[in-house]
Amino acid sequence: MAVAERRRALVDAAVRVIARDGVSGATTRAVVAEAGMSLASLHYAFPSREHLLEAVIAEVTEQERRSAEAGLLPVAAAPADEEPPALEDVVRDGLERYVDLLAADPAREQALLELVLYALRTPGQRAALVAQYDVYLAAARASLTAAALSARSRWTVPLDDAARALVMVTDGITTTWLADRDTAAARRTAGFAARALAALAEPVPGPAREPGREPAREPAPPGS
Amino acid sequence: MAVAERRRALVDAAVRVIARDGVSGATTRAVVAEAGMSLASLHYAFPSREHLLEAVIAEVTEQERRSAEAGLLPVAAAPADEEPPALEDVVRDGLERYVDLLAADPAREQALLELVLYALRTPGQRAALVAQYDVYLAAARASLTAAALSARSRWTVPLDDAARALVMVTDGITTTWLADRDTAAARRTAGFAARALAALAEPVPGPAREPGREPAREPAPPGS
DNA sequence: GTCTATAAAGTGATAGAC
DNA sequence: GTCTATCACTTTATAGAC
Repeated sequence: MAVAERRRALVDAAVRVIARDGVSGATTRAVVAEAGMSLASLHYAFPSREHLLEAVIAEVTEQERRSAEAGLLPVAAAPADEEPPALEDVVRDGLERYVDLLAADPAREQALLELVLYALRTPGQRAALVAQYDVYLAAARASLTAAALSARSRWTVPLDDAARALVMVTDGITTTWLADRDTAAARRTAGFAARALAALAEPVPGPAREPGREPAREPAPPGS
Repeated sequence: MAVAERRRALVDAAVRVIARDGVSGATTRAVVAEAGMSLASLHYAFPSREHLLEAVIAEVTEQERRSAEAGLLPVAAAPADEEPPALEDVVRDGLERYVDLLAADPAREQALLELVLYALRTPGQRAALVAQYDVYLAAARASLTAAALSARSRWTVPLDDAARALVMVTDGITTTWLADRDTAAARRTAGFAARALAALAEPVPGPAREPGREPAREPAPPGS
């Protein structure tokens, strides 16, 4: 068995164990048992448990990046030639999709959170943590850009600020739902957040067929 | 030394150790070393490490309750006889105070988060977790009620929904700041959240001295 | 490369002297 | 009540046979 393949199998097993038993439950023995190999094989593929966890963080980060990319493609494909959807609806759809994903696999989201806290406490994992967070921010920027394009709007605040607000919202929705498991309430919260985010954009005056129906909008103050 | 006093000393020591080294670092030996007593004394005061952590969660929950209560008293004392402050400003002040608190003692907030995740994974701690979350919600309700009173406004959505949104916002601000440590960005995010929360309320038509200056406001749709 | 066996240290909990 | 000493077990990591 090639080392790379063994590394991948161990990382996958570690992800499953962490989702089931948490980071502290992901002992070397638990991981090799999940992967169906011997303890020594782990230390042949990785010098230490910490190196394995570093690879785990890198792997889930990459998975998040891919799933965010896949998630926003349908949004980008949406714009029709005629009436664009309201930005608030586009954002709410996206956030509600995230709530569904969270409710469908809460163990995974909790595992991601635990990995963040573990990385915060482990000096050697600082780089992996920064990379993970950068992926979140990049995904948020891409999602917001795609949503605005689809709704023919543009953001009236710096894109980075809006992206940070979106990350804040998803983080908050996650921890709150993990605590109370109230999916209906989480969807209401998502709707509130969508309204708030949509208020940070304005419609783009495009080639409107009925210009008179364009709603009057005061421009955002330049300082905001 | 009375048992109750020893329990308190152990809980305080455990809080310090968790803030410094995380929940997994709060071994029985680390806690008694911090408290300056012997290992057997811990098991005399608590039947197990798990019981100690249950007491820790109860204690920090109570501390949070008290600090939330103290934090909103100045807000409640604010209403003057004349022009009320804008609700958005009141909410933003409160959130920025929270950001300052977070930046001043990040270890504590991270410890609270870790305790939540630990309680989520430990079946016997479910009750403590629910209590902790209820305290957050109650504090959010109280803060929002006080803020609305101070700004002579009333919430146009159910108070529970607004409170949940506030908890979501503080949770999201916390995790995001813990990851990037960008206090200035967190304050901008707090400002955005304050605007969004304030949009969930409307001014109360009170005994206005200059009714003509009352800004026109369309009532919120009853369904929202 | 892959295993068994084991080292070395840490863990929660307890027995028993005082 | 409070301690030292220790049990029984788990942890990461490695040595060495094959």
